[in-house]
Amino acid sequence: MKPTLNKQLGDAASVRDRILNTASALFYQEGTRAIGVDLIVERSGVAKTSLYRYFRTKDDLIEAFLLREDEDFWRQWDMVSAAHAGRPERELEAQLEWIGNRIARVGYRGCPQINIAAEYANESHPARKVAVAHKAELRRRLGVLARAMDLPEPDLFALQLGIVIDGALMSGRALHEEGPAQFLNTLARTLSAAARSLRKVS
Amino acid sequence: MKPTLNKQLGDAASVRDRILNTASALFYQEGTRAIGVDLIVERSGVAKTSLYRYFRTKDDLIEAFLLREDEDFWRQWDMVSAAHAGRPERELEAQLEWIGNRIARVGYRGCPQINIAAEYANESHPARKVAVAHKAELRRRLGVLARAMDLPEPDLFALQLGIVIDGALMSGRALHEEGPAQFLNTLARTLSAAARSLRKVS
DNA sequence: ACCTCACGCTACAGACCTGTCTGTTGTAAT
DNA sequence: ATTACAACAGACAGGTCTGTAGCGTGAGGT
Repeated sequence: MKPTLNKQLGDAASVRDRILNTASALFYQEGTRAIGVDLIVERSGVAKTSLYRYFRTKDDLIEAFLLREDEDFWRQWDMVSAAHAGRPERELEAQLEWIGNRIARVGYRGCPQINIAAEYANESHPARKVAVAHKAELRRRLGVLARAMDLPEPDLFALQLGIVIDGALMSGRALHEEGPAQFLNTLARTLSAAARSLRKVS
Repeated sequence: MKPTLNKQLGDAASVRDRILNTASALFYQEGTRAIGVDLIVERSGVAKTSLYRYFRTKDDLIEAFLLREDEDFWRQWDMVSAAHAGRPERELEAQLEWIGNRIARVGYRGCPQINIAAEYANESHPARKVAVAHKAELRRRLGVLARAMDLPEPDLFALQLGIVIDGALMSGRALHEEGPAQFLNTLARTLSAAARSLRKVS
């Protein structure tokens, strides 16, 4: 009973996962408006009815894609955070390092949150809400780090660094051919040094 | 003969301009994939045949939109540049000031070059080429300024500041609700100060 | 007075889109 | 064996998209 139940759930999950995995790859590479549900169905080898069983609409599927990207991002962040507990300066460097590496990966096509948000102007679109929440969470976590580093004006620092990260995420390999990955850390160090010198003055 | 010819050309230009103006506003506000040619035709009060007389395809119209945005941007830049000839530090501040003000404008919805480029993953899409060229030109001009300021590693500075500007352009009012307009100058000063201190060390 | 031509209007072709519906198959539980 | 259900298969509805074709009109140029 247990194994069969697991099998059932496993099958169901694997169908859902197959759809979400296929859709995620296609959405990320080509954009959501460029990919029709028929292609997702064909590529993932499922029936259309299955897609609409697990995702009420295409927008729901897009939202699920961004939500999973969001979770993956923070899972990675949390891992790095745990590895440098109590040493915020080192943690910030490590966070920027893996973000930079991610930008340098082959097939990198920009931050999915930013890209998809650019596709939907309407504020009320669920995908856009996910993206906005994601960036707010980034600012929040940068603020936590800044406070741990005892920087003056931590929120300002978080906003600034957040913008720099966004610029790097978006420009990487896409618009500026030379990836900005290696400069993220330099930039962050410059910013925090400037913040510290500000404190010395005040 | 001359006046009538001008009139003819004037009329023709006004029809073309009406199409391009209407399309530009709609494309910028909603994105190009969200706007159909029928809506552009309706809103600009022209015939569909006229649209396809002046623009071979919809992609051509999108390209024309981005090209005009590009020209407007550099026209503004050149004006500011001329107003501060021979004083690159002042010029950089002034350039960042109007860019920041542009971000803070009501109805600002991000950099059109970036937004449209995000809609088209294909490198060969004409609109994407315009966007890439636009960002390369930004880097080039920042490099010219950096050289005039006698900064060490001017190309690195240009790349860094370019990324920062991109981040600010994209994040402004869109993803980070508090506009980064007022921080652009601070960031630029921090970066150039850091570059100068680098030179002192070396 | 005639001609040219830009322009508007409308219908249409053909493709694609999302989402629904019907019916079948395989498999597990009872 | 029967019941239940997830999944597959595929047709289809109803709409939107880009781009084309046919026809009328009206204002300049000659």
